[in-house]
Amino acid sequence: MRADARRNRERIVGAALGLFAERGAGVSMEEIAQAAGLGVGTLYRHFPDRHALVEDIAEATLTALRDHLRASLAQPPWEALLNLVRYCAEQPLALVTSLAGTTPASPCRARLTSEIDALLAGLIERAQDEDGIRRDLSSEQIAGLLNVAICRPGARADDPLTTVLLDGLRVSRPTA
Amino acid sequence: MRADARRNRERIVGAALGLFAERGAGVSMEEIAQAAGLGVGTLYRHFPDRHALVEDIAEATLTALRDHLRASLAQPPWEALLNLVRYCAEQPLALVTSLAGTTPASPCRARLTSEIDALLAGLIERAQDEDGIRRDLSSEQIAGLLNVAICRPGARADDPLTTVLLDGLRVSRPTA
DNA sequence: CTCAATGTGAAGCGGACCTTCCGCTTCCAC
DNA sequence: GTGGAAGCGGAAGGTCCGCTTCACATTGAG
Repeated sequence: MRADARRNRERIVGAALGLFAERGAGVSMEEIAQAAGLGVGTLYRHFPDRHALVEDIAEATLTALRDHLRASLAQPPWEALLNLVRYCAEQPLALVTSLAGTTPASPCRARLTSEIDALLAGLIERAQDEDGIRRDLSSEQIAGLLNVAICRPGARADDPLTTVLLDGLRVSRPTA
Repeated sequence: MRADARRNRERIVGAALGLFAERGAGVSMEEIAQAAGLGVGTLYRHFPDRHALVEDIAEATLTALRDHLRASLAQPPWEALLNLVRYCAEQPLALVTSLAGTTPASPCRARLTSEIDALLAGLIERAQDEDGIRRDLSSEQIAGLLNVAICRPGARADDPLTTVLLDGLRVSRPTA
């Protein structure tokens, strides 16, 4: 593969990642190409169609997330959760949920997703047992709300919503 | 105005309200007509175009919200906030933010919005002074996150996100 | 009974987006 | 330096989808 081609492929992936994170799944191929400083034609030389681009990015992102989760199991669960939130806010990750409904999930993506779900559920339950996370919600519910909070376009680890949500997970006596 | 015409107009508004609340601003005119049990043509007899329909609904919704807010000023501020959240979850209200960016705001809508913003800011500040709402966030920030939490399509007053968020607003010692 | 008001939904229209295609440019092995 | 394969660009084509119109059928009120 020629050096410039490799460079351009990386630019495309980077631009797509950034735009998806910032503006959700509605970004057009033309916008991605433009953000990468390339023509649309180039984009299609590297990825046969939109679906291929999305799938490629989603798999890479999910794989990284799974590995991050696995690695963070060594920490105390609450630390691991905080870490996860920060990680998700830094990595342009919003796309993964935005994209969930956009294209049919490949087997690989489905497998990654269920692995991540399982790891996260385990982590949350440990946090409930060991770190005082509220127990009036199931791990699925908590995972779901973290998902909403984190995977907004433009979410940040220190924005008010995330902050308040994390604090709300640790209250000892929830409002009736 | 003929009786059936009035009835159909109400059906249209009701259907549009419900669909917007449930699925956001992307609902098509045809879906609205179908949900109202009418043809698209009828819809266009009552509203010259999509914008008119949206505007009409938005103004009615915002007016009701403003009046509700005004009325709730008599209560203790925390009660009023809880009340507001419940009100927003019951009323199909999600559309108002979904729609915010969709069509240029009419002067009337702009006025209503700023009235509501002012009322809400006042309420939040009172809750901070009198009811122990966390003071490390500005009233704009809190209003913003309430907005995100409440105006999701399908939001409910007792769903996990709303619950956790409200509890998170009352923590005495936020995480560093 | 009359007719104006109202309802209908298929068809027209427009715009946005994905994708293709082919002439031009760039890289790199020799 | 040079030939040619690989890569690039972006206008043009095709498709899809939602908004809007309109000619005709239906209905309600006097």
